[in-house]
Amino acid sequence: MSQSGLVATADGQAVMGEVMDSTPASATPAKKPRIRDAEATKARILDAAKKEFAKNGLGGARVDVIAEKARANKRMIYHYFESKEGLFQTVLENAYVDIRTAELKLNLDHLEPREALERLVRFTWEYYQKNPEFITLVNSENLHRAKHLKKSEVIKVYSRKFVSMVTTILERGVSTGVFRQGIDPVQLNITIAAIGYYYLTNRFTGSIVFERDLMAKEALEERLRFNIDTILRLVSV
Amino acid sequence: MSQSGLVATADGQAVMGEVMDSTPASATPAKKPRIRDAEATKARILDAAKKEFAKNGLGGARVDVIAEKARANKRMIYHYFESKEGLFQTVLENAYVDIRTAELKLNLDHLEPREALERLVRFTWEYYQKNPEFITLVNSENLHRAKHLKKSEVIKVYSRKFVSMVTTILERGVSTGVFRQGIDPVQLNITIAAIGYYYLTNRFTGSIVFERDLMAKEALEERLRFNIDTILRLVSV
Amino acid sequence: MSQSGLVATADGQAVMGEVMDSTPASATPAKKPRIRDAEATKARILDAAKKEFAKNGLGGARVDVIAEKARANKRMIYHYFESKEGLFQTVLENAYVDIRTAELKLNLDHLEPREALERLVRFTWEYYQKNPEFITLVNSENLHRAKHLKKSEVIKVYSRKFVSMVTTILERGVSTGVFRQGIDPVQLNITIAAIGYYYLTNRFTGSIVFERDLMAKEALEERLRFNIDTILRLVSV
Amino acid sequence: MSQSGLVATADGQAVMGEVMDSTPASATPAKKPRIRDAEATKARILDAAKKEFAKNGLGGARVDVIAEKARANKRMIYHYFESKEGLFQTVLENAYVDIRTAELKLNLDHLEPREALERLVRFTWEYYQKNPEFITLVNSENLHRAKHLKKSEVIKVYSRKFVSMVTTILERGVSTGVFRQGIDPVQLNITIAAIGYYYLTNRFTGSIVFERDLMAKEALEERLRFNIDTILRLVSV
DNA sequence: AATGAATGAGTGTTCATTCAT
DNA sequence: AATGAATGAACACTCATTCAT
Repeated sequence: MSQSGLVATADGQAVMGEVMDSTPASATPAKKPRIRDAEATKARILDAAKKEFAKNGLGGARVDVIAEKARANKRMIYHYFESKEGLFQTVLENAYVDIRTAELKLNLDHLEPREALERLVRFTWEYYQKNPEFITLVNSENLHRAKHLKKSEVIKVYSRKFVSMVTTILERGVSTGVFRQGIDPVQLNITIAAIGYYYLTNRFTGSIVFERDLMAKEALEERLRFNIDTILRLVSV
Repeated sequence: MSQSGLVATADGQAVMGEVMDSTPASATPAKKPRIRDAEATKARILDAAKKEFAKNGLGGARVDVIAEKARANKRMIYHYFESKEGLFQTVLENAYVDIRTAELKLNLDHLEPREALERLVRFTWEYYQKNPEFITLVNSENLHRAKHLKKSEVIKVYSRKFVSMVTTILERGVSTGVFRQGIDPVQLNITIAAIGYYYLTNRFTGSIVFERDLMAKEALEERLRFNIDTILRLVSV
Repeated sequence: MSQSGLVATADGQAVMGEVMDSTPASATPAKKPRIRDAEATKARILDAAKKEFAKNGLGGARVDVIAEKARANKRMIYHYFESKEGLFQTVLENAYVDIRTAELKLNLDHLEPREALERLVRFTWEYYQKNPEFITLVNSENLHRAKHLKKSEVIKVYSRKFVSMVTTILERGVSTGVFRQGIDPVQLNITIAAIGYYYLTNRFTGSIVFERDLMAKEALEERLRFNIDTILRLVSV
Repeated sequence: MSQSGLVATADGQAVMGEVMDSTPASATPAKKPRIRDAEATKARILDAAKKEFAKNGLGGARVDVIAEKARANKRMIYHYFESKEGLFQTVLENAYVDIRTAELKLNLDHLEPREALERLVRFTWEYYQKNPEFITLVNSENLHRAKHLKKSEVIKVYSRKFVSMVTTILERGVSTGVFRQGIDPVQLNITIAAIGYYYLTNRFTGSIVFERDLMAKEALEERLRFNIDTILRLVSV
């Protein structure tokens, strides 16, 4: 059984390494890593925080650890983010913005409806694997009854666009006769996420319960095929 | 939007008592309070712990709070369960045994295959709602990479029976010609769980992202119908 | 370096049993391990306590551990000895009675004075090695400013006999012309104890400071010769 | 009988009182008390810890008490010393460095060999009296089998210098014909320490056993004379 | 005589946060 | 902008002791 967790993240960093503190030019890019660079410090803190929150949840994360990983002074965290929860909220917001942005970039509107859906299923699956923090952050946020997300305004704007994307695909599918009518795009969205998310978030207990390494390469490929099949059967006439 | 979380659990406790079969006379109220009844004390601790762990996760749970809720001395927790983690492990084990036991009691073998699957989807959905702790406990355990479940031997025995139950249904369906061939029972199992679990565990963030009260009565009913439909379309020829 | 501590007590128990004269039927081996035997239980508790106190000091000793080692209920300790300190006092008293009794049994009065002194030095040295608890108990008692020993009446009686024993030897030596006059028997007594006690109680730090295994067989033999020499030179004319 | 213990230490602190917290102008004087002076805080903690460890041993010492005496926050102890044991190790290391440094400052090489030895015996005796913590710390460390001292590197360096000091004295004495040959400097060192250390560490039980106030002024003076005599007789031709 | 359950006051340690520079 | 020192409230866990049987 893969000890490591999500595929291709041997130490949980490989994939996420793109956003690692040691790499100045990265997802949260610190352009000029000079000693006094507010943006760079902020970015390093956010990056370190994302990892720490993902690994241990909001409650289990340690401010000291975040500061150390970010090579920043603890005081800076409070300077820029007010509190641990403020920091968490920012990290969470960013995580949502990131995934929604990536989804919208998929440009599914130009594809044949079935192809578009398959792409979405595949993207979702792969995104979760490449960004394992996203899942843990969302779980943590739900443990806290979404109190941080509630405060966020940006999220809602992004979410609407995302839902309407799926709505459009469904409508196009119905009009071309490949999809059946009456499918709720929200339910579909939830199901697309669910069949990937659940498998991955519960990979540890799942591997025990089913006595099978759920994170083995072939297992992951098989699951993706199964999920695509599930969704296509669900929407087909 | 329902503030409370899972339906029908006003304080998150009302429903749960029903599954604490170890305590004969319901969850918290112990008839002869606190006087020298090892089993009762143990049961009260387990019950209180389940709630506290479910609410706050392993890391966020407070031993003092558990002791207080159980009307027991903190020392007793260590007397009976060695450590906070030992207590968590027992709670988790019990939770798994409970759900697996309930599933096996469904007696799906006597039903028509399609009917059997529908029952299973419905049962899973309803079980998660009535036992919201189960979901949170499992999430917490996965955050800790299943280190507690790994130690449990009972779990595996129960799990095998559970998988073979679905296998049998599928086989019967194939032989009567209502199900298609080649469906992996493990994948099916995961999917049945996923489409319910994900919806419920992410009900807080989901309600925000989709700007819809996912826990409203009609929403829940609609989701169940959608899920049954999803599974039946998945297995049908 | 000998990990175990004092020589010849592999588990710190082998030898000690022999000198636990307070327990009629020896230390650990309870000949008739019947269920209800007050004396046997008491003896087992005292024996276990001696070891635990010796190992960890009064403060560091754990009542639970003593009860467990003695295969007795914790409540019995309080039944027979009132409190942890009461137990310690009894253990300490016994330890003193034991060594004083053994010393008086040496029958040094019949020996040539120089021979008698050598015997005493040798006995003291060997007793400390065979009964390492004695040293630790005394250290612990001194940390507590002898508050327990103060309460003991027996001790003083034994002590007087012991001092007078050395006084007699010295007097006989003076009268036969082998010892010089004016030697304070108390000072001599203290010195005889000191040169053995210090070496053994500080064997761990000593082995580091002097970069030498103080507990090696030859080292112990050499020290004994050195000590005998020291005392004889001290008293000789 | 002096209740107090070591001479001139009415409450066990008088001599050590020079470094006590209640005395603002003292050995570790916190000129600007408590405001942002890392070195001063560290020093106050070390000082308070030395007293508390000396009084109660490692196990009996209370971190809260140390913090309070040091007028420092408990958290600071962990900030600077990692743990209670880390603090103990530092205290112990300092204690050894202190005595070894003082010994080397004696400049015994310029004295006549007999005079040099007498000075060393006297110094050792007086040092133990003025620094009663040293004895208790060493006792405590031996109870723990020197696990903390083992980790220390500095100690060994200091120790070697110390041993070679005595070696030199002995050699000089032999060459001038006042000392006999073949005396092991390590054994001599141990004996010099033993005859003072034992007397003082066991002053409480000793005063009871010998029914004599071992800490009375004249008793201490007499003991010193006795010890000098013991050592000189030991080494003389 | 003997036991296992139960307890309250600690025990070392950790945490998010603020202060002084 | 940035930092290391400092804090108080908790935290998991432990202990000697007593209660009920």
